[in-house]
Amino acid sequence: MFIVRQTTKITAMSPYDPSAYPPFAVTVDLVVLTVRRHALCALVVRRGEAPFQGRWALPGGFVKGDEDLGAAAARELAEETGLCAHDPASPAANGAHLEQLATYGAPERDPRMRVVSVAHLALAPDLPAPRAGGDANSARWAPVDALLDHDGGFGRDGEQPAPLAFDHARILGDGVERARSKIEYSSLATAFCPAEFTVGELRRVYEAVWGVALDPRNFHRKVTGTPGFLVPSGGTTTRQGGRPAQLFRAGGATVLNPPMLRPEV
Amino acid sequence: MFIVRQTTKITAMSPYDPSAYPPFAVTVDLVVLTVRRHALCALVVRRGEAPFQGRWALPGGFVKGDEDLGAAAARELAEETGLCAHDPASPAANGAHLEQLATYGAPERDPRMRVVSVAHLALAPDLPAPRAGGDANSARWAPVDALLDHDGGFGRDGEQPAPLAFDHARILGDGVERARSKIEYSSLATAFCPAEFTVGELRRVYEAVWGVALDPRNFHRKVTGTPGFLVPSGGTTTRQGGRPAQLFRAGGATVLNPPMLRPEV
DNA sequence: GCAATAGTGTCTATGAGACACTATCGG
DNA sequence: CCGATAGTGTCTCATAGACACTATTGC
Repeated sequence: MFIVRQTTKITAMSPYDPSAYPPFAVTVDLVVLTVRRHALCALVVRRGEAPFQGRWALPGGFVKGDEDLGAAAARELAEETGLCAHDPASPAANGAHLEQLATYGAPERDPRMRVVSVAHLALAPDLPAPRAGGDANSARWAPVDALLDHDGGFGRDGEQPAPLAFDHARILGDGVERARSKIEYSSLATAFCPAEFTVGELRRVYEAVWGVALDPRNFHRKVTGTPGFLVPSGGTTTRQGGRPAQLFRAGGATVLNPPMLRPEV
Repeated sequence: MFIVRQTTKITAMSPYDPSAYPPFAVTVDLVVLTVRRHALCALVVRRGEAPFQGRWALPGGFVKGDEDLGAAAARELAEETGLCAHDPASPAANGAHLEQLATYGAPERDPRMRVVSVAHLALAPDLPAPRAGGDANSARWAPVDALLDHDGGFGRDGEQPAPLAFDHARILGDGVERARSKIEYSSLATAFCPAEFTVGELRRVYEAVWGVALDPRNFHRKVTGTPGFLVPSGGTTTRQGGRPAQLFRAGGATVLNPPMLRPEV
């Protein structure tokens, strides 16, 4: 395998001749979000090599030569978390939502060479403990607020996290914003919940992702009134504190009508 | 310049070593939309070479070795249409909206080799006549309905267009769906209008993009009542038929609150 | 005059948010 | 008993949509 880095300008390149092209590496990076202890958390891995050695980064890796982008993202997700991604809403046991987020390809985003990264967004329930190829403490869930507010408000704590490697802070920010807006008009918030969940658990997901407090009574009336959002799970009770709550599963609807509106008006 | 196509599986590849990677070509493809004669139209170019020779395709080209993805898309847009893209809402004269759409990288999407295409969406006013490097009739505006409905309802017409090359029909479909949903909650519909426009012209944009009829009175009350959407242009009249209409410019708001809701409930 | 588009007023149904109230558990 | 959470009813306000009505042009 011989690859010589393209450094000089290509002058005789036909606009549609792919046999003469600047070489790129293509990777997938993952923004894996979950809700833990009432906070929105992202999966980060510690880098073992330069550049950014020792810093936290989003999990990711190279796309293989015969692999689709979504397949590469699903493979990385399985390698890092054991989660099995499912797009077309199959009620698999350990399934997480996975979708393409955006692509980042600034020329200097990786100081070693030209890397274009197709970022994906995954939403997962709390259950799985992170594992990175057997290395336990090189992967962890970190609250997104701490990861993104690295230049404010953490000086006194000593637990001030370093900024994420590469442009991963921007990617994470874009992923979080996508999740925040998408649970408004889609049923994606159920991807943060286990297969069966209560209305209160779903409400705590919305509160954690949006960072607001919601009225439990209005929330209950709203989600149970939106057709196709929730279906009663037959099973009826569980304990979270007070009166037993009804258990639900995600309904078939993917788009919510009417949408769940984020307060802030 | 020596590049050997990666064909065998990489076995000794460190997960973060970008000096050993499968080689990819990275391109940008453009979904350029405009509204002409009350129909949503897309810019397509005729392919002069195999594969898909003679078929229509979305404009696009290779990303250069030292070029950002958005810069490559803006360059291609300028080459094909003469439009100057502006993201941060600068009121430039010939400015069009440009944003990243999605990335397509199925292994066999280009039969010649592995190409990953970062599709972008551009919205432009009607004015410009298409030009493709001086070759006049190799680029044209085509109604998106005709481009996407190639397998239905056109058999009697004789003007049945062939399907778009590569996976461009899917890319175009995704771009159209993005435009349709985004003009609901953002002020992007003004990107289809010239610098000064009337409420009626803006309404015809919504009607063409959504393919529905809207009540002119309610539409007028709604858009003029949404803060920051439209600002009166001082200049007051123009002729479109009946009573003179007030001229407006796009206001500073990018997100509409309340949103313009698409009928269909 | 008529036809066309621009723009305003008004009514009604619906939904969001505030909040009183009841239900059912663990202590 | 109390405190917690679950779930329902009701009131008020804002807004979408339907549509009558007026305003101002060209013909």
